Amino acid sequence: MDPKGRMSRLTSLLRRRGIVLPSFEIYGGVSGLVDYGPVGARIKRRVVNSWIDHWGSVPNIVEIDSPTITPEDVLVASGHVGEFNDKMSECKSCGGAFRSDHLLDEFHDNPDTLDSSELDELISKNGVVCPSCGSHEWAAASAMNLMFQTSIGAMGGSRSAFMRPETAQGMFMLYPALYRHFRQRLPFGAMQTGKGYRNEISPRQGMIRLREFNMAELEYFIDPENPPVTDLSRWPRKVCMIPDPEGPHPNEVEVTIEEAFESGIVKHPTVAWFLAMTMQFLEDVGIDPSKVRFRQHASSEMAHYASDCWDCEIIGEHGWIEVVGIANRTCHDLESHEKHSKSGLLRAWRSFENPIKESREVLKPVGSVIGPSFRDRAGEVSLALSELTDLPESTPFSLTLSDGTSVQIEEGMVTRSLQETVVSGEYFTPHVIEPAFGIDRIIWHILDHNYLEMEKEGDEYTILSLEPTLAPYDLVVLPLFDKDGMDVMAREILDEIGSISGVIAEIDTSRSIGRRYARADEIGIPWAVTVDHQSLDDGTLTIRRRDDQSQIRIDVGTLIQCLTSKTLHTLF
RNA sequence: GCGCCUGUAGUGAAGGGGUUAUCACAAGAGGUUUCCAACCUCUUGUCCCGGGUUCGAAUCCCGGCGGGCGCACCA
Repeated sequence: MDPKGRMSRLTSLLRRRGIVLPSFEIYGGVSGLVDYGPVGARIKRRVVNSWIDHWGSVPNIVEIDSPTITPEDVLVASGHVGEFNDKMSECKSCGGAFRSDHLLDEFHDNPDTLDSSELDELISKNGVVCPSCGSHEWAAASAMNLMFQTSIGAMGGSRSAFMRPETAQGMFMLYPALYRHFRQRLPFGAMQTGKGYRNEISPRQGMIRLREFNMAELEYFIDPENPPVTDLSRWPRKVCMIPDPEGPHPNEVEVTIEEAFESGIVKHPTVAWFLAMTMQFLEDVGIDPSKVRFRQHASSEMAHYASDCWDCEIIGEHGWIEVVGIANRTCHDLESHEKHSKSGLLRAWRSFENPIKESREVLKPVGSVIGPSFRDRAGEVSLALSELTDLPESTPFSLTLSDGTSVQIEEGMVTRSLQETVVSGEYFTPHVIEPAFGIDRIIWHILDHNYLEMEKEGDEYTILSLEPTLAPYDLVVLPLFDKDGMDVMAREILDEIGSISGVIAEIDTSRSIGRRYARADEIGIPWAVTVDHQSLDDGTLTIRRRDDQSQIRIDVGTLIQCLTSKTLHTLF
């Protein structure tokens, strides 16, 4: 078959079989929005479940679920309102559009802090030329808002809000509850799957750049002075890594994650652990590991919140595509939310190994004397006394208050004593390591890598070789003929299978048996169970394996047992 | 957003200012057949949307929407 048309054949299949289709098609469709049909939605649910199970197997990681509508304040604090409102300048001559701040990089230290009129002024003053046609006729800078804006409340006085551009803020909002849940002990993680929204300028490439998309994010809160270290030798596979070309390890390498960490390519032990866990997840859902690489962001490419970032990229019909971003967000979010919200709950407590004992001499105010003597300034005086570092040898002495004025402290106003304090720890803002998965992009690559075009007896033949745990149906029941009792028996078996928890089966009765196998193979059903004449006599069934069309014969009881214990594959 | 190309059943395509728009595959009903897209009969279903030109538009023109590629954008 023509390899060039592979992508369009795959896309046709996805539409035809109800896997992924354009949304709102009878109204002309909307670019950047897609539907998962009856088959695709099953696959998607199972991919998401696999993701939740993968990270949920780590004991200190929990799942949460937050609103997609997010008040403006939250996204101001997170930096999204600022970062997502880039100004664009359009060239009047050729129509090219460019980020206004990028045009001014040479002329201003911090061009992204400027407003529209300042940008326009600087652009014309410096005679900035259009990078594509060389003209310097610019239209006025205008904002492009990459977030969908809405408001909370139907009437006047409503609050400005946005559809969330990432799920991560939900985890930060819940930090106090998480900290309590985990009994004030780091590290811990919270994960969430759900929709995110970005009003892309030009969505392209099918399900790769969507305006509404499925994300799966995990925020792992750690003590930066005591980051968790994992035994990386559990992941012996070599992976392709492309470190920052401007960094100390500029060359692409094939190494294990453990080697990458030990050689300093990956600096942070927790980031290294997430790279390994991410790789394992992708393999588990049927991504071809030889088509995966990790690429480190150059500092210029980094998101506003990150200090280090590795993209996990997968190659497929669309080329190398970022499907996971693993970022060290440090304390950026929690600190910024603390500042904006004035909440005191966004910290963690770190006990010192050896509590710091301090004893120092202090002058304690005698309230009954200080009060009447200084009246409304008595509080100030007490404060100034507590802040004294060099205690005067004797009274009376002159004490400087915070407002700069001095008062005279007389004998009897203070008592000298030894104060003992024990500092057993300190509050700090946890750091956050975040893996952020683009579920739709991963599903695309699962479909891409498992879409097999082959030849069968001279004809073209297609198999979606999905991992059995991700298949839209676990098996299909096929009566060889839809009559003579085979139809009844097939439906009885389907009923029985339907009562097994977590197993989804369907029945297909129309047309020839070969055609029905082909239909099942095409949407990735791993097993076909055929009821034939012999089944009626002795209760045995044919089990056919999708990937090699091999068959065995077992009785109904064995089938039910194997489905219940998920051991059907062991019979082959 | 700009430029080039493009839009016909579920899918892939042909055609095209004039009677009822064509084909293959798919799908539904029935028949036949003892396990890999067989065959026979019947059936369902299509010109992206809006405006213009015209006696007549699915066809030509303009706009919108969608798709592909390039430019730009993409935490």
